[in-house]
Amino acid sequence: METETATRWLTDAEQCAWRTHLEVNRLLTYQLEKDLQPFGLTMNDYEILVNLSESEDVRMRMSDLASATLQSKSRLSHQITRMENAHLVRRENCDTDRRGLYAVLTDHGMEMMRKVAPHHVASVRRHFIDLLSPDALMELDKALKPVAEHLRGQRGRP
Amino acid sequence: METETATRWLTDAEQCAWRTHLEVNRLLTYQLEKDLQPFGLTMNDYEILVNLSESEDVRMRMSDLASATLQSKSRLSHQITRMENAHLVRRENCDTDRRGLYAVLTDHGMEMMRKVAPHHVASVRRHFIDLLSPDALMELDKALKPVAEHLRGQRGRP
DNA sequence: CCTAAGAAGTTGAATGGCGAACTAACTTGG
DNA sequence: CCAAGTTAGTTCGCCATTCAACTTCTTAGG
Repeated sequence: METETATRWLTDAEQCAWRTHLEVNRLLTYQLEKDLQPFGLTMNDYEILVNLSESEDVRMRMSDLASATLQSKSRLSHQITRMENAHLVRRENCDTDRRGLYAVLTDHGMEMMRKVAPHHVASVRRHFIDLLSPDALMELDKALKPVAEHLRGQRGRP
Repeated sequence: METETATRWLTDAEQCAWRTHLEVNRLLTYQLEKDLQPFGLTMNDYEILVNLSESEDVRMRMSDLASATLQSKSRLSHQITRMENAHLVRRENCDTDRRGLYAVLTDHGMEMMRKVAPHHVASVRRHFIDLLSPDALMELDKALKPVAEHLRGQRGRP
């Protein structure tokens, strides 16, 4: 009697799609990172800036920021320390919970954002968006949404 | 007179697709990594194992392996050292070029591969492949291929 | 109230990752 | 045949990430 089910290996088409997906991700990350480098920012930095600049009063609680960016508390703490040293953000106490802290976008951080965003957007267009037809892009989003959904459900702690 | 062109910001649809793509990548990487963890492997380790096991004589020159996995020579060197410590691969001198080295899959590495591959494939299916219709998968591959092409062309040294 | 459990963040040590400089070996043009 | 330039790979030093305490504060149960 069989105790284990036979492995369903990937078909050629599946294998091919999967490897393409992996490769695109890798190269795209690499390229975007590289395009930010002249400004002295990493993708992580940029993501923090985006999150803060889109928030009310350009501030977020550390915990919220951590879960928004899928980082551990510890990692975020170090990250914010680095960005604080670069004067992009500052920490500010929370009135309603004295354990809590806000990460707040500074004026310099805001200015950095304004300066960098156009370049970053151009980079995203050049290396990704503009290489797909609007239609393909919509299909891609539609196909990937359920995957995102599924994965969000899966994960324990980051 | 205008010296700078107006930024072409992303449309809502583009923004949405882009963020989905980013999110899927992040969560997917996280999840696959997590599913490999019980075996003491990272995705990087696994990728090396795959490359070696698919090669003639289960061996590859360090440089070839580096470019196959899109890593810098330095990074690969460290990576192989770690895997050597785990007895998954060993280094072997190259007869025809005394500067050169082969990374060679060990028996233990091969066995590890046999043990882990089914779980990894299952993980890829569960979190990605099986969540897309075969048709959507094909479309995705077709859409992403040119992006991969473009990015491969772009990059200087990894 | 007051204590115990839990949450918010930080810290520090250990590990991992990466670019730049380096060593050793091969190749080539004079 | 040898000096200059290339190529293969490693090492060094710095920064990022992780994990496990630790501190401070809040909250809920008795």
